[in-house]
Amino acid sequence: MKQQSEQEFLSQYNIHDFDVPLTSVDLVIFTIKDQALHVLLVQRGEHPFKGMWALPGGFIDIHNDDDLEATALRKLYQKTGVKTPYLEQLQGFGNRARDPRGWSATFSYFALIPSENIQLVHGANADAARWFVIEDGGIALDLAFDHAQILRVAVQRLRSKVEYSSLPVHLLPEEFTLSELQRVHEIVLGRSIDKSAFRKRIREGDFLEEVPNGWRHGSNRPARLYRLARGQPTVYFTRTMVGRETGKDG
Amino acid sequence: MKQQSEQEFLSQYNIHDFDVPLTSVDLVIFTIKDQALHVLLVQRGEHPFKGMWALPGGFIDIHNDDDLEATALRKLYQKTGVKTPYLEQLQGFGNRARDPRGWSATFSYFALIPSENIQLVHGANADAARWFVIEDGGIALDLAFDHAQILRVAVQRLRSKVEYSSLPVHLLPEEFTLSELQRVHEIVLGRSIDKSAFRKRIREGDFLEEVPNGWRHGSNRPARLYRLARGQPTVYFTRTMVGRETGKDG
DNA sequence: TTACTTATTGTTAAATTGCAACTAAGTTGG
DNA sequence: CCAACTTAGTTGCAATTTAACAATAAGTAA
Repeated sequence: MKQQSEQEFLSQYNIHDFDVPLTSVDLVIFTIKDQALHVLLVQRGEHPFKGMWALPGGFIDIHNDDDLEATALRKLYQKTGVKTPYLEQLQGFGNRARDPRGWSATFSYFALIPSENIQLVHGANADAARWFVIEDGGIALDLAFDHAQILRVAVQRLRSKVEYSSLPVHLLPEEFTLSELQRVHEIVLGRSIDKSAFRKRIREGDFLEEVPNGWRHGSNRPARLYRLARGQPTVYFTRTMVGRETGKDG
Repeated sequence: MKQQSEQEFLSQYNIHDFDVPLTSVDLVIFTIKDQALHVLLVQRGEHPFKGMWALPGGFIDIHNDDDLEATALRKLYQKTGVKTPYLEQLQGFGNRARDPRGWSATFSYFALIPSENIQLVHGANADAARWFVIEDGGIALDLAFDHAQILRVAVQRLRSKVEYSSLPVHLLPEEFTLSELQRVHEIVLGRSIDKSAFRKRIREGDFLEEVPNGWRHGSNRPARLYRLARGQPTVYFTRTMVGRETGKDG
């Protein structure tokens, strides 16, 4: 066998000479609506699993997507119009059985978006899209592919991260009060949290700033408005917050 | 356009009609040797990056691998002969630039194995394989593809998990003393840990059991041998362990 | 002015941390 | 046979932190 340069090797390389798996990106998009955690699902307009509800997602467009995140952002934008979500890679799922078209692997992502100003996109050719409430860590519906499993993993990951991070700010609009933020934590965790302990953590995490002259007025004492401090990444606490049981959900 | 059944759709579906990314699985295999964290690298025998050191890995064999984990386990077994490692999915990496053959995505895994009884496999046709010390969260060498980046992410993940979990037991042989376990924690974290605090956590984590009549003898008081309690999954603590600075490494 | 709601600050018992000393149980060497 | 040595494993304790609860402050609305 003659020695081959990398040049020569690459010029003769053809991916279609091999049996390769299908590779896709799927998204678990969360938001808070009506005091509950919701996930975005789409109704499939094509085979396989035509008519069933599924996570939004699709194949990587190797001509237009620079990387996996670009594929995820493109899909998210198509469905929600949101361009700057909190986006994090969840986990890969890949096996022989999950897709009837053949061996298939997916990179799943989860995204957090505020429910305000979201106009779900569904035109004539687009699949129907709808928000579904998360109950008991999942969805009552049967989902296409292994999406029910992916969703469960995503909910677990979200819950576990909320225990010890500032992540839930991304579920709220840009400006919010501490009570609203605490409420989001409680909704995701399914239990109540001590107010003073919560506020102490937020203060010490040092990732929020007061909105100048920003107050939320209601039929009570006005609440200070806060927003994410510029350039602050997600903050992780060293301890989990333990609270008393909450009445709902358990 | 006529209505198509899922049957018909699948019979006409051909993955080779589409431009798909290359999809592979890469492994970051850690062990403790000579009181230091090591990673297993292989020297590439073929293009691209022929001759460079890289993480072990390769393409999914859709005819023989049932799922992604099977691919990872197959590669691990080929290189080390180990069949039952601690194996965890790390992260997906995928973009246009990481592989000169074209758009490429990889599912990376990290594995922990005890260094005892490992006979690295390298025959005539196999790539050379060697353990390299981890320094400053990575490797001094240039690695093929984006493997230096993947390795850094793996080291970070390992360190962060060691902070709050029982994971390092998988770096030790089946039976070990508490001092040995503490030493492994210290090696991975790069700092020393308080003995009584460490032992209290282990006790309360309740994932070890005493080996009946098991003692490690030396020129001192014998140490009790422990092993992972059967069926115990990884235990996560709610708090991180903070220790004083250690003399070495910093 | 009173009722009501949310923000913010205190208070106290319990738990944890960091450090250090102490006891235990072997081996080694004179 | 005994004293020195080494590592294993336990115990003590003061300083600090936390959890959980309670009280007070600051607005709006009737």
